[in-house]
Amino acid sequence: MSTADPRVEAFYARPVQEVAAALLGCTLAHAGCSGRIVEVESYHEEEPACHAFGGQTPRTAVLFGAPGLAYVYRSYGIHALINAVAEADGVGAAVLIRALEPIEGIEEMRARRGLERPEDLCSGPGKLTQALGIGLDLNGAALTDGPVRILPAAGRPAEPVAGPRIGITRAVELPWRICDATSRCVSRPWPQAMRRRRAA
DNA sequence: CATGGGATTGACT
DNA sequence: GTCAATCCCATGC
Repeated sequence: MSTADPRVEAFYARPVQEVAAALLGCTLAHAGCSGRIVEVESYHEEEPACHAFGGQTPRTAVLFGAPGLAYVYRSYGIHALINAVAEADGVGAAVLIRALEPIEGIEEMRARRGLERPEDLCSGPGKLTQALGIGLDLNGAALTDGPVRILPAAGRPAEPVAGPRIGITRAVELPWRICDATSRCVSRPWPQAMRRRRAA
């Protein structure tokens, strides 16, 4: 089934929230470093928190591009954040990758981050791009077949928990953040549903 | 051409 | 809890 495999474009060519849910548990890999995706957020051109809201600009062109592309942009002048472009070509929608559980290349991640604890290496959208060495040069690259790739879910199954998105000022009511309750590498604040639960 | 605003993080009170 | 760092780009004169 093609929609279960993030190595094909069809995986991304469906409603963005469906793509977001399917990405939990998948592996994000770049240059020998990789991690299990444990937190994501959906963004869509029809809601005002999305960069694509209000139309296409040079900055957001990739968001409107083919499904399966990487949309990488600079946040607060400091951090690079990576998204997986979703839905049909021409529709501005993407899934922000917010946290990973480190799998491969942990020593390299420690060196890039200047930290030791595995749960501190990729537990935030700006942290994981720094840990994996993902920069703005990867904006527009194909996640299906490029330097940054997303591989099928493996290992333990994810336990999805939804909540409001982080760090936005508009459309704050939409529960478009999804975390894997089985991971301790999720960024803060933890969703309500995770606080009473024991993360593995 | 000048200005303002972030899909964040880490340091500090 | 508060707050500054720092850069790309959208908007407006």
